[in-house]
Amino acid sequence: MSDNPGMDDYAEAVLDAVERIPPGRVMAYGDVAELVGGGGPRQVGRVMSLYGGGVPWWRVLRADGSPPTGHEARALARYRAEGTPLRPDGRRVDMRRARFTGDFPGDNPK
DNA sequence: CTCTTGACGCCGG
DNA sequence: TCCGGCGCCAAGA
Repeated sequence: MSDNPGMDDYAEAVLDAVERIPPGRVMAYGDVAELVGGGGPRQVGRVMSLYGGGVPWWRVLRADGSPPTGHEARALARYRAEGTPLRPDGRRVDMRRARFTGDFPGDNPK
């Protein structure tokens, strides 16, 4: 179904995790890497660049809140549309509030 | 097998 | 806050 030719288990795990990120929330590449328990931030980034087209890719970004390189404008448009908390500058996501650990939908951004 | 590249992360300066 | 450098890990040339 949602798997394309050439996609391995690792890629599927990453895409699955990304699909679970609720609207208005985000996860850093490193967060996804730890959640799937393999590779690292760069590997997650590779998967997103290759197969991210079928998932809410804008909800995965850098640890400092910066949108994916080369997709800043597209991502910001999404954040504004789904009410993702942005920093005063409006160029980065407020990770303190928007970061989703994947623990449970009952998130609690202290 | 070696070198370069990449939708990254973190620590200085 | 912005920039540069180093570390990390897998894929491609």
